[in-house]
Amino acid sequence: MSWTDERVELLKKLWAEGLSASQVASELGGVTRNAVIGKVHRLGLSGRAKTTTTAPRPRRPRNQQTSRPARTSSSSTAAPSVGATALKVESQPQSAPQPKAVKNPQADPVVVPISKRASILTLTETTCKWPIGDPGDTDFHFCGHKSESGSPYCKYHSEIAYNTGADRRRSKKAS
DNA sequence: CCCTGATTCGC
DNA sequence: GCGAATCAGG
Repeated sequence: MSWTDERVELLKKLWAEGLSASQVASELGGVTRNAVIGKVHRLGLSGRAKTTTTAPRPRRPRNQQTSRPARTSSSSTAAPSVGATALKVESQPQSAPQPKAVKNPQADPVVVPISKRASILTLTETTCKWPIGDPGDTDFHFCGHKSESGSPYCKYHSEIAYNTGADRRRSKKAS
Protein backbone atom coordinates (compact mmCIF):
# COMPACT_ATOMS: atom_id res chain seq x y z
CA MET A 1 0.00 0.00 0.00
CA SER A 2 1.65 3.16 -1.19
CA TRP A 3 1.14 6.54 0.22
CA THR A 4 -1.08 8.19 -2.30
CA ASP A 5 -1.79 11.87 -2.10
CA GLU A 6 -5.27 11.23 -0.81
CA ARG A 7 -4.01 8.92 1.85
CA VAL A 8 -1.41 11.40 2.96
CA GLU A 9 -4.03 14.08 3.21
CA LEU A 10 -6.27 11.86 5.23
CA LEU A 11 -3.32 10.98 7.38
CA LYS A 12 -2.58 14.62 8.03
CA LYS A 13 -6.21 15.35 8.68
CA LEU A 14 -6.69 12.57 11.16
CA TRP A 15 -3.39 13.29 12.78
CA ALA A 16 -4.32 16.92 13.14
CA GLU A 17 -7.59 15.89 14.66
CA GLY A 18 -5.67 14.32 17.44
CA LEU A 19 -6.17 10.70 16.54
CA SER A 20 -3.46 8.36 17.64
CA ALA A 21 -1.20 6.65 15.16
CA SER A 22 -2.93 3.33 15.61
CA GLN A 23 -6.31 4.94 15.10
CA VAL A 24 -5.15 6.64 11.97
CA ALA A 25 -3.66 3.40 10.73
CA SER A 26 -6.93 1.60 11.40
CA GLU A 27 -8.94 4.09 9.44
CA LEU A 28 -6.50 4.25 6.61
CA GLY A 29 -6.27 0.53 6.39
CA GLY A 30 -3.43 -1.48 4.99
CA VAL A 31 -0.89 0.21 7.15
CA THR A 32 0.45 -0.33 10.59
CA ARG A 33 0.76 2.35 13.19
CA ASN A 34 4.49 2.29 12.63
CA ALA A 35 4.00 3.15 9.03
CA VAL A 36 1.79 6.04 10.02
CA ILE A 37 4.28 7.32 12.53
CA GLY A 38 7.10 6.95 10.09
CA LYS A 39 5.18 8.83 7.44
CA VAL A 40 4.19 11.51 9.89
CA HIS A 41 7.80 12.06 10.78
CA ARG A 42 8.88 12.06 7.19
CA LEU A 43 6.27 14.64 6.40
CA GLY A 44 7.71 16.74 9.14
CA LEU A 45 4.41 17.04 10.93
CA SER A 46 5.68 15.22 13.93
CA GLY A 47 3.35 17.56 15.71
CA ARG A 48 4.10 18.01 19.28
CA ALA A 49 6.87 15.82 20.46
CA LYS A 50 5.24 15.91 23.85
CA THR A 51 7.34 13.81 26.14
CA THR A 52 8.09 10.54 24.53
CA THR A 53 11.24 11.79 22.90
CA THR A 54 13.20 12.80 25.91
CA ALA A 55 15.46 9.81 25.89
CA PRO A 56 18.71 10.34 24.06
CA ARG A 57 18.67 6.89 22.61
CA PRO A 58 22.21 5.71 21.86
CA ARG A 59 21.16 4.10 18.63
CA ARG A 60 20.56 0.47 18.19
CA PRO A 61 22.85 -1.86 16.30
CA ARG A 62 19.73 -3.58 15.07
CA ASN A 63 21.00 -6.77 13.60
CA GLN A 64 18.06 -9.12 13.52
CA GLN A 65 16.85 -10.55 10.28
CA THR A 66 14.71 -8.29 8.22
CA SER A 67 12.39 -11.13 7.41
CA ARG A 68 8.77 -10.80 8.41
CA PRO A 69 7.54 -14.38 8.46
CA ALA A 70 5.02 -13.80 11.18
CA ARG A 71 3.10 -11.23 9.22
CA THR A 72 0.25 -13.21 7.73
CA SER A 73 -1.84 -10.10 7.17
CA SER A 74 -5.01 -11.45 8.63
CA SER A 75 -6.61 -8.09 9.03
CA SER A 76 -9.57 -8.94 6.86
CA THR A 77 -11.38 -10.19 9.89
CA ALA A 78 -12.14 -6.81 11.31
CA ALA A 79 -11.51 -4.69 8.29
CA PRO A 80 -14.60 -2.52 7.98
CA SER A 81 -15.85 -1.60 4.57
CA VAL A 82 -14.91 2.01 4.82
CA GLY A 83 -16.61 4.24 2.37
CA ALA A 84 -19.12 1.58 1.43
CA THR A 85 -22.68 1.09 2.50
CA ALA A 86 -21.75 -1.04 5.41
CA LEU A 87 -23.83 0.56 8.08
CA LYS A 88 -25.46 -2.62 9.16
CA VAL A 89 -24.24 -4.62 12.07
CA GLU A 90 -23.02 -7.91 10.78
CA SER A 91 -21.40 -9.05 13.93
CA GLN A 92 -24.60 -10.21 15.55
CA PRO A 93 -24.03 -13.62 17.08
CA GLN A 94 -26.56 -16.37 16.99
CA SER A 95 -27.79 -15.29 20.34
CA ALA A 96 -28.73 -11.89 18.95
CA PRO A 97 -28.17 -10.15 22.26
CA GLN A 98 -30.26 -7.11 22.78
CA PRO A 99 -28.40 -4.38 24.60
CA LYS A 100 -31.38 -3.78 26.77
CA ALA A 101 -29.19 -3.84 29.80
CA VAL A 102 -27.18 -1.06 28.31
CA LYS A 103 -30.16 1.08 27.58
CA ASN A 104 -31.51 0.28 31.00
CA PRO A 105 -28.48 -0.05 33.24
CA GLN A 106 -30.77 0.07 36.24
CA ALA A 107 -31.91 -3.41 35.34
CA ASP A 108 -28.42 -4.78 35.56
CA PRO A 109 -26.48 -5.01 38.80
CA VAL A 110 -23.17 -4.66 37.03
CA VAL A 111 -21.93 -1.25 36.17
CA VAL A 112 -21.42 -0.77 32.48
CA PRO A 113 -17.89 0.39 31.77
CA ILE A 114 -17.36 3.80 30.33
CA SER A 115 -18.34 3.86 26.73
CA LYS A 116 -15.61 4.71 24.34
CA ARG A 117 -18.17 5.67 21.74
CA ALA A 118 -16.32 3.71 19.13
CA SER A 119 -17.39 4.36 15.60
CA ILE A 120 -17.63 1.50 13.16
CA LEU A 121 -14.43 2.73 11.63
CA THR A 122 -12.51 2.38 14.81
CA LEU A 123 -13.51 -1.19 15.44
CA THR A 124 -10.64 -3.61 15.38
CA GLU A 125 -10.08 -7.19 16.37
CA THR A 126 -9.64 -6.14 19.93
CA THR A 127 -12.42 -3.65 20.35
CA CYS A 128 -15.73 -4.61 21.86
CA LYS A 129 -18.33 -4.58 19.12
CA TRP A 130 -21.28 -4.47 21.42
CA PRO A 131 -23.83 -2.19 19.77
CA ILE A 132 -25.26 0.57 21.88
CA GLY A 133 -28.38 2.34 20.81
CA ASP A 134 -30.43 1.74 17.70
CA PRO A 135 -28.59 1.21 14.43
CA GLY A 136 -29.25 4.19 12.23
CA ASP A 137 -29.66 6.41 15.18
CA THR A 138 -27.15 9.20 15.41
CA ASP A 139 -26.44 8.09 18.91
CA PHE A 140 -25.59 4.60 17.82
CA HIS A 141 -22.10 3.47 18.68
CA PHE A 142 -20.12 0.57 19.99
CA CYS A 143 -18.71 -0.24 23.36
CA GLY A 144 -15.16 0.09 22.14
CA HIS A 145 -13.49 -1.46 25.13
CA LYS A 146 -10.76 -4.03 24.80
CA SER A 147 -12.35 -7.30 23.87
CA GLU A 148 -11.34 -10.65 25.19
CA SER A 149 -8.98 -12.69 23.13
CA GLY A 150 -10.98 -14.34 20.39
CA SER A 151 -14.16 -12.65 21.46
CA PRO A 152 -15.86 -9.77 19.70
CA TYR A 153 -16.91 -8.34 23.01
CA CYS A 154 -15.23 -7.07 26.11
CA LYS A 155 -15.33 -9.08 29.28
CA TYR A 156 -18.48 -7.47 30.52
CA HIS A 157 -20.44 -7.74 27.31
CA SER A 158 -19.25 -11.25 26.63
CA GLU A 159 -21.04 -12.36 29.72
CA ILE A 160 -24.23 -10.77 28.55
CA ALA A 161 -23.87 -11.96 24.99
CA TYR A 162 -23.40 -15.57 25.83
CA ASN A 163 -25.24 -15.58 29.10
CA THR A 164 -22.71 -17.77 30.73
CA GLY A 165 -20.00 -17.69 33.28
CA ALA A 166 -20.17 -15.05 35.95
CA ASP A 167 -23.47 -13.64 34.84
CA ARG A 168 -25.29 -16.92 35.13
CA ARG A 169 -26.44 -17.57 38.62
CA ARG A 170 -26.68 -21.07 39.94
CA SER A 171 -30.39 -20.89 39.32
CA LYS A 172 -30.13 -23.45 36.57
CA LYS A 173 -28.12 -26.62 36.75
CA ALA A 174 -25.61 -27.27 34.03
CA SER A 175 -27.16 -30.28 32.38
C1' DC B 1 -0.34 -5.86 29.76
C1' DC B 2 -2.25 -2.40 27.35
C1' DC B 3 -1.22 1.61 24.99
C1' DT B 4 1.45 5.98 23.09
C1' DG B 5 4.90 8.27 19.85
C1' DA B 6 10.21 8.30 18.53
C1' DT B 7 14.00 6.59 16.38
C1' DT B 8 17.00 3.77 13.82
C1' DC B 9 18.14 1.46 9.81
C1' DG B 10 17.69 -2.40 6.25
C1' DC B 11 15.30 -2.50 2.35
C1' DG C 1 10.73 6.88 0.75
C1' DC C 2 9.07 3.08 3.35
C1' DG C 3 8.09 0.59 7.53
C1' DA C 4 9.45 -3.24 10.88
C1' DA C 5 11.93 -3.53 14.87
C1' DT C 6 12.95 -1.52 18.84
C1' DC C 7 12.86 1.65 22.32
C1' DA C 8 11.16 4.58 26.08
C1' DG C 9 7.34 6.51 28.59
C1' DG C 10 2.39 6.33 30.43
